[in-house]
Amino acid sequence: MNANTTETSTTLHSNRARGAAHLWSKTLIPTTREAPAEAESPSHIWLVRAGYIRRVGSGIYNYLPLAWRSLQKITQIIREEMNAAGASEMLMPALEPIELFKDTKRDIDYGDLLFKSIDRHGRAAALAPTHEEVITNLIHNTINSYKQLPLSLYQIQTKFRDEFRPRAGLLRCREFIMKDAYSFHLNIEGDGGLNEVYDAMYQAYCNIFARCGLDYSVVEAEAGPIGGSASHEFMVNCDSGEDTILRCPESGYAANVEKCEIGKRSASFEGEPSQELEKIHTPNLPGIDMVAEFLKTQPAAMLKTIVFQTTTDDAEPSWVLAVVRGDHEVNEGKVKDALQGQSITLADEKLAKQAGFTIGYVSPCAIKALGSRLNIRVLVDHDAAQGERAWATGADEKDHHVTGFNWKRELGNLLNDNASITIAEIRNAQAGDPSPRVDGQTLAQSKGIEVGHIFKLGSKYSDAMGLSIADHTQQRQSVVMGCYGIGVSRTLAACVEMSHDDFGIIMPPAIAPYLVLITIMKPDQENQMDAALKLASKLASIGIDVLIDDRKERPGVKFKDGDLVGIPIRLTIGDKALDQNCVEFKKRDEPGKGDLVPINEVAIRCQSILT
RNA sequence: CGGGGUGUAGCGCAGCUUGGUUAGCGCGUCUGACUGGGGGUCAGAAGGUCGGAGGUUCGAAUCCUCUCACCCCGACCA
Repeated sequence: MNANTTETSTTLHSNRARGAAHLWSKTLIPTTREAPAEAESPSHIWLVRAGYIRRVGSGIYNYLPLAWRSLQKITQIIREEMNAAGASEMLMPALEPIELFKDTKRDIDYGDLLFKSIDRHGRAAALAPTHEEVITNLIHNTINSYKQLPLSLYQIQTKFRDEFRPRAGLLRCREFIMKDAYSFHLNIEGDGGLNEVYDAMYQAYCNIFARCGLDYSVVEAEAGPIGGSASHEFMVNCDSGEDTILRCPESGYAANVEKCEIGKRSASFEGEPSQELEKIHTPNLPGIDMVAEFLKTQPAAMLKTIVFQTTTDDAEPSWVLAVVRGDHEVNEGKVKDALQGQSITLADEKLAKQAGFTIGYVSPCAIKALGSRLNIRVLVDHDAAQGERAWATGADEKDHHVTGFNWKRELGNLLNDNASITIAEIRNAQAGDPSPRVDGQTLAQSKGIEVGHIFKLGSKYSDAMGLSIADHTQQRQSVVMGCYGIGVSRTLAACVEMSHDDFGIIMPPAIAPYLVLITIMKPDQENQMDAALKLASKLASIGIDVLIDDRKERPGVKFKDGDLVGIPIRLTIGDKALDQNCVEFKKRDEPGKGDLVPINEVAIRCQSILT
């Protein structure tokens, strides 16, 4: 009986038209000739102009029919791949009691990013920015044997983050659609361990972004508490992206600029002075570039000294001077690593000045002057630790710099004291730096937009929320977790950012709102309208989504709008083609007017585009 | 949050410095005609709390005070 029912419904289903065949005049596609003044980034401009989205408030958007259809296609691909990776879909609430965030202290850590609300009883709740707490709590209450692990769950849902500065349309919203998945394990290694599922998710993500038709990169991100490469970011490659990716062309190593390691570099404080140390008056010169220009040198010939302080609670802070070349940037995370994870922060300007640092004009010599009184460590980047060079740097005196700085002459014996002065990797990598993987190879730089991030969480949340479970030897163990996110609405924006031209969006077939746009030259002419409807229903019957532009507009308007919305295939129905039983077949990403294709061959040709 | 900027018709803007009747222009919209393969032409029309509140003034889009909203650049994130 059951089997029969299933069979019947399957049959019914396969007989039914599976694709959509919609009329432009009966849906909402408000294209515009001009973009609103507020839109600057390409994806924002085109999504608004093509009638995909409209702004409701800052960082809050309506997804109009075209956008929603695309988003549905993206989420469908995500669902298929997540299910294939063994994850089960569920749905958690967007509204969460604030207490849930107390255990993990994220009510504080997240700070103002958390949307908070008070209900009529005075109870505080938050609009969920993510769901680690809710799901950890759920697992805590529902899993009571190690035999139920591993377990992977996911949801696709609206998230809320009260961003300081929402921007670029769908790229950074305060309300956005996200797929978030969480996995729970007893072990890291081995069968059913975190690593196994992490690898499966990694593969699923590759499948997802490839199927969406996106040009993407997988990039190593900050290593988690477990160590190793415990986190990866998935970036859509595009020049307008905000994230900088560095990669070794030979080994394939790729990483976010903040996390990228730098290969071997030689460094030595040895070297005789080649010129006198000269103090120069340099007033009113904000920024190292202007100072360099004034001193008739380059930022690369200067030393930049950034003052950090340790964040110990009550005791007097100790100070860390991070010295890099003037054209390089100090990386706080790497400074922290160089100090064995000691917690530091950029020095408070007032405190630092009180302590004696001439902020803005600090040089490594500050340790000579202040070292007897204060607890100071100096970390010097390899490229700054070049003893044979004569450097320009601050003079530790307001409005003054020095030239001719020589490490050995200026710092002398202090250089031998490893507790005081250490050479360490403390700066951001940049293009041209040596590859950390292949000797002699250099890093190349590109830009991207982060659309996915997978992470080995370890037991951070389970420990904070008391989620542990007894293994087969009755030993209680912390549950190990992984989490895996995809910015769904951002993916749509990133796609447009990556794929557009001067006329509008160019949608990849897999996530286009419709695969085919039928443009009718004369919709009030019955034979043209008939041909369009007939063709549309045929295409729909084999699962192809079709939009029919039946508007009584001039051809130019329809062609322009067609290019704008970016549907991959345009079929133009006009008298000339119809006389030969043909339609004009044109792909959005190809120039020209397309070519004549017999109507009965159109379906096959459309299908071939999809695969 | 720090810095910069903008609010005038559905969209893009002018007008504000130096206050003066009925607030303009382009696009879009509506009506009609001619058109008809890349945002066509002509004629006509509709459409405005000038972001809001208060003040100065005989009189405010314009000057003053407060306020709200939005955007851009910086630090974080899917």
